[in-house]
Amino acid sequence: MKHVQLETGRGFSSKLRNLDSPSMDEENELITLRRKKLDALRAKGIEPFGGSFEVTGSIAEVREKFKEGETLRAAGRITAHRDMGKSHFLDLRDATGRIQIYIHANEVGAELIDLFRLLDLGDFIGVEGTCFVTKSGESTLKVRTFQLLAKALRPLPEKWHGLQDIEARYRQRYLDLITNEHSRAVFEKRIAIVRETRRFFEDRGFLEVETPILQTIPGGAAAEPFTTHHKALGIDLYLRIALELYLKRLLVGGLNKVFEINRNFRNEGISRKHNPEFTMLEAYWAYADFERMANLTEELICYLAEKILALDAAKLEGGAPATPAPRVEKPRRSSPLQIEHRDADGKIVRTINLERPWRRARYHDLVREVAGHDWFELSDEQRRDRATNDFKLEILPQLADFEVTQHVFEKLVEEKTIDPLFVTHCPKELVPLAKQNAADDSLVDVFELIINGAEIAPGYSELNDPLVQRQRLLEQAGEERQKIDEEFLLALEHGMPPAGGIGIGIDRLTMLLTGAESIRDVILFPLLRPKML
RNA sequence: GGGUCGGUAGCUCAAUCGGUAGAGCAGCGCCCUUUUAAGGCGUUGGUUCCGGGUUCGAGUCCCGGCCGACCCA
Repeated sequence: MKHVQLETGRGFSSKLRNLDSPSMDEENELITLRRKKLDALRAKGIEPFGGSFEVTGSIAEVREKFKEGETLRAAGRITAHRDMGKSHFLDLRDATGRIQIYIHANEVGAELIDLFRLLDLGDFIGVEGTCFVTKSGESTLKVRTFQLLAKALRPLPEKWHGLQDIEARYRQRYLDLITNEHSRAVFEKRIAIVRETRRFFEDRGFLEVETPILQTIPGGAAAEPFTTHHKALGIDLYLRIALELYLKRLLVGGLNKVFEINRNFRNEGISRKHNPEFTMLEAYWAYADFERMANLTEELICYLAEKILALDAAKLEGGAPATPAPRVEKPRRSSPLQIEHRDADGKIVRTINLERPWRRARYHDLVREVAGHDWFELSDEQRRDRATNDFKLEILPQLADFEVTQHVFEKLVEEKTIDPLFVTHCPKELVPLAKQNAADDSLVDVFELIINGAEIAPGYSELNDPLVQRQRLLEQAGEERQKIDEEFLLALEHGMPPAGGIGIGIDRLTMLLTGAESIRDVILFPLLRPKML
């Protein structure tokens, strides 16, 4: 390698322009310059991609242990550089926070200052320094020694606005996480939701299980599957569309309380509310029914909301945020269980009150409330007229009668419901795979939980009559008999205990609890069309 | 799949009626020993998403395509 002699300036960088670096012709000059610094580091015998470095703890932990005069060790990415001539202030950051470090030319050796001049924003360094507080009151580490841990060859997005481009934030989520505090907070909440959901079920004696993603017959929902192929067996396989049929086999097998949190795949369009792979929670509880599952769901979501609100409260008390966040007035919650959704300016656009108990109402009663108490006494034609003329709904002629009512329900009940509402005793046509009500066989024993205008979780008294189940699957499959999961029916014929079941989409629950407007904002790497960078 | 909007420097954004593509940050050079969106002076950097077309002249107008956002199905 060509030896590079550097004539160093005072700043972060040096007079490197005249150094030639072949093979970089097409690159941006910012990148070219960093490559030259990389070469210069190697020429000095410094490995730019470092090694192990012992730290006192994460940056948040270092801040906690901060005590004037103490020596602490921290590592992170350099995200800001304030150059005062002989003295330099840097921001060192990791996912837990930010700490200021101070380097003075007279107080570290000439060798380290030379190395320092080859650093850039975005580089990882490890520092050992003494705690002191600046004039303006900021806790700072005065660097005694530091090591380059990894050189960044590309610049970070702008420090103040962060990465704004929506597409780039999805494609290069790492940049989003580095620069956007809000985004990082959403994913911290998602992680907490998954962790606390596990804890919730485990505390109640549920077993977490893992069932097949690769399936020969994808069942448990009506959805288009992804297909794949197993070479050695020479068969096509499908990625699962639901967890249900395998979890029920476990009920047959005597695992009376089971749950799974894992990925489902549906080969459908992509939208604000749909990603082709999404995370589903399903839980089954032997000898319970849909009403006890409703209680459980209510407890779960309130428990999760408390954890999420506690995270927010901790952030507000935890001092300066790592990056400037949108201006948010300190929440004045009259009750601990209100979820506030905000717009981009931080203004509250809606408040969801999760205080228990949540309202429960029968489907037919809810429809009567909005559509008239005589709704179910009307003729099919009269219902269509009222929906079209009085409610200004678009009723397509091919809709069946129950679908007209369902349309009225969706538009006038579901979309207008903000606080939690359990809709119970739905007509069986809407939920063909649930257990019929003992008193009225036109109804099924299910609930549908609605929050913020959308279905959050269905809950069932699970159908455990193998003959009825077979009949329903036959009706659902129509001509395509090969879609019937005979092995599932075989299992049911061995006897499945009566059980309650729930399914909750974790992505949508996260949207609800974080106020995210798009499912892509709660999935680290949402599916996008490939694009050459 | 249809409609609307968008894609300009590494990032955040401007660009009047179609008339020499600009600013801030980052970078680079200089000044500054407690700064914190540090500051001051100077300065580099562009396939205006891609391909056609209209025009003396296109970031801007027209057509096609790519990618994204939102709405609808």
